[in-house]
Amino acid sequence: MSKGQETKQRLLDSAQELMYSRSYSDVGVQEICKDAKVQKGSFYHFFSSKSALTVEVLEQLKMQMIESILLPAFAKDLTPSKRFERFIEYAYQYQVQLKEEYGYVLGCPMGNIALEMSTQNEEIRKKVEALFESIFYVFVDVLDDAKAAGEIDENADSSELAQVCLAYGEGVLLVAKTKNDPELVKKLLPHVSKLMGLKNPG
Amino acid sequence: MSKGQETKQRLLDSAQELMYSRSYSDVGVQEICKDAKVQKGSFYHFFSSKSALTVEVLEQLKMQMIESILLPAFAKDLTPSKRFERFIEYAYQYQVQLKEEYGYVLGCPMGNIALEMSTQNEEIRKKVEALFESIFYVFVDVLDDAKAAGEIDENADSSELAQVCLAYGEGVLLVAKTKNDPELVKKLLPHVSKLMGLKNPG
DNA sequence: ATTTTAGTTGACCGTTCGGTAAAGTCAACC
DNA sequence: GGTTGACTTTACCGAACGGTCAACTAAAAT
Repeated sequence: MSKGQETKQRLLDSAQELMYSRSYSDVGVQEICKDAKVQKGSFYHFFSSKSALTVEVLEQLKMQMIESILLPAFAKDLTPSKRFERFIEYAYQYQVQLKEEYGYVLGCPMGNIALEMSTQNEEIRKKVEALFESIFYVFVDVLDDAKAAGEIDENADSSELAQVCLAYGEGVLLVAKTKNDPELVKKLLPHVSKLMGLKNPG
Repeated sequence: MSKGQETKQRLLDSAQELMYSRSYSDVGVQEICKDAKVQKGSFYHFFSSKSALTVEVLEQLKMQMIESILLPAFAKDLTPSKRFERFIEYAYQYQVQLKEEYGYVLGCPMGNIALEMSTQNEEIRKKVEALFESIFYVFVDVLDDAKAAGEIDENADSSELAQVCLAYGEGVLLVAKTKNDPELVKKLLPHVSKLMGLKNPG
């Protein structure tokens, strides 16, 4: 990676961590630069604005989430319903770790930005919408597998159920963040099996 | 209402609308004062800080939500499951109206503040947590009614199901806000019947 | 009639905000 | 060796931020 790319990457990483642990508005360009050990002028060499940076942070977030959580959790080595269970376990462990590290359950980085920025910045809203779409496809895929495996009704609407599951997951993370209690993730997320219509809940 | 109380009320109303339609951080004390036609000095006569104002806004929000949505929707003139249907209809109509008025689905005012402020202001987080608790009790009550009416399993854990329903509602509103589409409320919220374990879904 | 109190006004504080601009550094390429 | 272009540095901009303060008005309480 060239020197310039390293600098840009530090800015992206600092911004991602700071914004996730606090919020978009509470973290300024100045602080991001200080954390990344980059001068402000350099910031604007790489990004045209704070919101342009945020869009790139969101893209990076998507890639990380897919590679480090979604792909491993939904790998096809288990039955579809067991994959969901594994996903729930990952999500739970992650929030536990965040609470240990920051003192707070941070919830979903996409959901956080979505609620804060959707009415204020159309570009960011669209980007989060696109990220949700990526997760949506993963869910549709595993739901189709569940149908094929006879775990759920074969006439179920995978697309609608995927939206329902996504919404439920976001809601659970929102409540867990509000109560600052990662145990809620473990307690509430398994109810997703009822939303899917799982025939033999574990 | 005394003159002072009227001034304070205007500040609360302006703050509530501005913060709901945008965000806590994006709305400054200055703008709230301008909208309420109150001088800045007066603001700090009534509120010790922006966050103290916000806590009072949240309290007002709770009272309005209970009186104008929860009590009418969950009035005992209908069967428990029909009350849920009525609640969904209210929630849907409200988001439609917001989109017409502001151009944006604004989602849940409590959820919005929760995700933005939970890691930054403990007083506000606690207040939102308390508001969720109020809604939670309403849900527990109707779920108990549903048990008594034989609409759901009498051995169900009303308390846990109430949390689950609350989380799902918040999640649906989050997704609807992100996609800026009120129709998602109508489409997704009815799936809550599966979370409740409703025996004869409408 | 006088004092107290609630409420109002508008100037002011230091700090930070997102963003700009110009000068300077350095390595790659011709 | 000179030029180019990527990258960095530093100073700076006007505006807004949350919050403070002292002077003022008006009405109620004594």
